[in-house]
Amino acid sequence: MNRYAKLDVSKEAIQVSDKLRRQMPVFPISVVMKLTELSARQIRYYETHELVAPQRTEGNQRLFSMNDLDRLLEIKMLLEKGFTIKGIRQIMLDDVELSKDEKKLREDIYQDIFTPTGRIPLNRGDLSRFYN
DNA sequence: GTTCTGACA
DNA sequence: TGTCAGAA
Repeated sequence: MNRYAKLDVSKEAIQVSDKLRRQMPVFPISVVMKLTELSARQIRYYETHELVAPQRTEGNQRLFSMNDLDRLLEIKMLLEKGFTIKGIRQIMLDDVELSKDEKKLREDIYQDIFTPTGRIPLNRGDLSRFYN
């Protein structure tokens, strides 16, 4: 019996709605700027380079989802670690079709890259195409 | 008032 | 990447 039993909804149902909610276009660029500490210029630049694809209102204004927000935060971190715009795009593009093993490997690499010391991993050579 | 695109003394 | 112009 899960904690949502009284609401007569399964965990699965909750997860589905979570997934949908994260895709919901709700944040205007001003909010995203505050939450990510990125300038409007940077955010638009990343969109131009296909790193994010926010929805648009009828008036052509950008509306970002929670997923877009996470993406921008991810982009910001990778950029600070020395990754290239092109490299980041590549990473996020094939991230959709990675096998479980590949995803596991990527997690390990990330683990390595984002250590407290910020040390560049020994296998950086394998990631050369993602750097400057 | 906020955001968009294009351009660069 | 900042910033300004002109339009929506």
